Amino acid sequence: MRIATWNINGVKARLEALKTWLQQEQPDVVVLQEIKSVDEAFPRSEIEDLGYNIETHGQKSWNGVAILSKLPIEDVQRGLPGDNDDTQARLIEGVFSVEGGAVRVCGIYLPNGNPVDSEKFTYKLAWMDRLIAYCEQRLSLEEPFVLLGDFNLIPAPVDVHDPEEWWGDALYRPESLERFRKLMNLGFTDAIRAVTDEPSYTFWDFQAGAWRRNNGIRIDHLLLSPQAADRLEAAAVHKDVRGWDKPSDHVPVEATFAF
DNA sequence: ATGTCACTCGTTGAGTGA
Repeated sequence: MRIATWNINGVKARLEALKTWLQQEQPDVVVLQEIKSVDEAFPRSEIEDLGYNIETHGQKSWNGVAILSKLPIEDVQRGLPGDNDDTQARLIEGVFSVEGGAVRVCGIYLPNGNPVDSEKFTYKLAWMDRLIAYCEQRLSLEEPFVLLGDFNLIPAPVDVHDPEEWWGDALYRPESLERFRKLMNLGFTDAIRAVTDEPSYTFWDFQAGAWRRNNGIRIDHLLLSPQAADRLEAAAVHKDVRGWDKPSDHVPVEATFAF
């Protein structure tokens, strides 16, 4: 089974690239972030025509997440529990029946958090605290579980072209990293880091010639429960997609499993 | 040194968020 994440940065603006990539790669499950669409406006039929089931959790203008899958999507969960006042659409989860059991797939769009002297940063940290609590429960199920998406978090110096320039940003500073480490220490395996030590950027800003200069960062991740990590066969960043026409500023990241 | 995009409101650009 091939499971992928892609921050699409506007599903309607990127529909051609999305369709091309789905047809070319034929992933089994894809989670999207920043669909920037309400559920009613999601281009369902064009993606269904490619053989995918769709579940969305959208909102107007910003954020919004979705699951595309060739398999039926069961047990859909929308939104991160723990704060009834949080109206931002940033989490969608589904369960897929596979040979010998099931795999649970949770797609997230973790808050950016900039600027750090604003309530956006406190929201990011609180969201990460809630995510840790959520994952503690999920991991206690001791089943294949994949937490993937745009984490808006740079895990290590190798994951950023210029660590000194980025240090202090909401994506790369102590309060954010402390929570990411706490999340990882629940027992997750970083799929890309399980297969390579090389820089593996997943995002290049639209500005300042970032793509041309390869000024990237690695912020899109697939984190695997022990039961998922045991079945990991491969993982890859689809870097070439950043060079397509009308690209997103993020590229797809995928992992292949023996289930 | 500089450099971009999508979306909304509501209209021919400005404001916002990333």
